[in-house]
Amino acid sequence: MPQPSADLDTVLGKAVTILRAFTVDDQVLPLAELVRRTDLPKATVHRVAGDLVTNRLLDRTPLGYRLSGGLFELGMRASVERSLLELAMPFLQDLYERTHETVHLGVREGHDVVYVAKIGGHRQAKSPSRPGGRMPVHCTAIGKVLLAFSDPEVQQEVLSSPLERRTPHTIVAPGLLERQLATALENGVAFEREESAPGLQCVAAPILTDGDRALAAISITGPVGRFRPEAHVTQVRAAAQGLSSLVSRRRSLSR
Amino acid sequence: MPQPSADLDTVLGKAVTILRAFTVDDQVLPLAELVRRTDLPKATVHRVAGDLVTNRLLDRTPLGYRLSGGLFELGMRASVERSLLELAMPFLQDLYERTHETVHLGVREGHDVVYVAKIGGHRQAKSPSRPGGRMPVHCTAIGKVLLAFSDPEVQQEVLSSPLERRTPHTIVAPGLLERQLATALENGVAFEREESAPGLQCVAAPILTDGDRALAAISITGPVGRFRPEAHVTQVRAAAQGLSSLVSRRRSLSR
DNA sequence: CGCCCGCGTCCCGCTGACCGGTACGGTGAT
DNA sequence: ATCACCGTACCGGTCAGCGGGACGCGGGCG
Repeated sequence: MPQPSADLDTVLGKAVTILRAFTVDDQVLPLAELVRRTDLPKATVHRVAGDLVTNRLLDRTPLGYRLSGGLFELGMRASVERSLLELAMPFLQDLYERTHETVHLGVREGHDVVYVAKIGGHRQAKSPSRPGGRMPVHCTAIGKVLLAFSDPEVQQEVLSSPLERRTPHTIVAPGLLERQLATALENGVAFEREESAPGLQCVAAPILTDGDRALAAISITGPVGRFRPEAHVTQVRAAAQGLSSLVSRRRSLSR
Repeated sequence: MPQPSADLDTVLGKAVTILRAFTVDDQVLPLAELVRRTDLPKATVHRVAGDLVTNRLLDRTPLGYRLSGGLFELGMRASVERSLLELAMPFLQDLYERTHETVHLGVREGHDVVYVAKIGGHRQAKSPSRPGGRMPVHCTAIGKVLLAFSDPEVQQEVLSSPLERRTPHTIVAPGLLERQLATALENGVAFEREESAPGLQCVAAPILTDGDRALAAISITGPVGRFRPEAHVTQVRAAAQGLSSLVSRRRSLSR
């Protein structure tokens, strides 16, 4: 539904459709559930899933199928996010150690942000984000800052499509969002105040390429009580800038 | 070559063969290189790779193909390693903060350990390990401790197959290895002294399931000069035990 | 300059891998 | 007992996938 759902007339299409039927918080799905989600014929799902198992992309358990470790391994080899992750880790680390709040690294993929890393301590603010998970761009600090530093066309595209409401504070007015993007572009940081989940606030700063486009973004997240986003602007910005220059030295980019 | 290389008479088999042709340090591979590695007919690789691109598992760049972000996303949803990662992060975090040395989380996959996470600061000991990468079990602390807490049969299997030499210190004598495994089983920790890469030492402790089998392992790595593995035994062990009990409370296991 | 080699792309007719409707056995709720 | 829903297995028709081969391009070499 997000993407023009893959071509179902090809084996490969069916295969990835099955794989993508799993969401972040599914552990194991029985055959019947896969049939329901993909609406492919049962026999077909059975066969393809079997093939996926022999190819070590799925695991078979008594309760159903599960995305396998082989898939994890493969995914970790995706060059862009892997090298980004490796380069970023020390910076995220620093940030966490200074603030002891949850730190995120995310990239934009369509109208969503995909979290590449999330680090936090034992008593971290429990946020709905998960590594590998998605959130709409318009309701997160990372998303907004990524959008602010994106091509005007994608920015326009998001602004002109309906903005889903996640909490009472979610920004659903395109005009307001547009103004926030403008100030984010100006200041090099974006904020979020309980727009994606109640009780949470964030600051985010962009990792920039040579051309002033965002490749990724870093954020710090904390609970409304003790946490004041403004207090950490300098730190996120510094980390993001440090990482930016490191990344642009290691050319291997594009995306 | 590690696994009985996938079935090449099926589309899916060819597809994963192509995907697995990428190693951790490949960024982008041109068509010709893929042909060489997979030895599939050129036309076939061309077509299948094209399909993989439309299914967002590969990216097309002017210089060749690249594992795409979609694949990363998928991999992060693999339940076992993902939830392991989420639960483990705070512990790894702690460990890093206390020691400021590189910290690893790894699982066993066949005769290799696969690194699920690696966290370190700016001036971390540069080790050959990478998140999503592999290393032979017999030459790393994580590998040895994982093996020590595995079924006797897999242990025997590793011991009876040739042990690749990585450095002058790599243990290649099955007898010696077996003895080390025994003491590891006894002490709940394993060591490595320049066995995988010159200049590096490690301590590792296992994450155990109810049945005293290792699900994963944690390690601390440092350079020969300043770093004494023995000094951190208590810390790794404590972290591993904390994580163990957390994991076994959250039943979702098996693998 | 002409040559050649290696690259990516495209074409096209053959065939076996893929397809999915259908049927069967097991299991738990009603 | 009945039923609903599950996972599994079978099997013949056909079309997606196959891959040998040809083509155009660039760039290194003699």
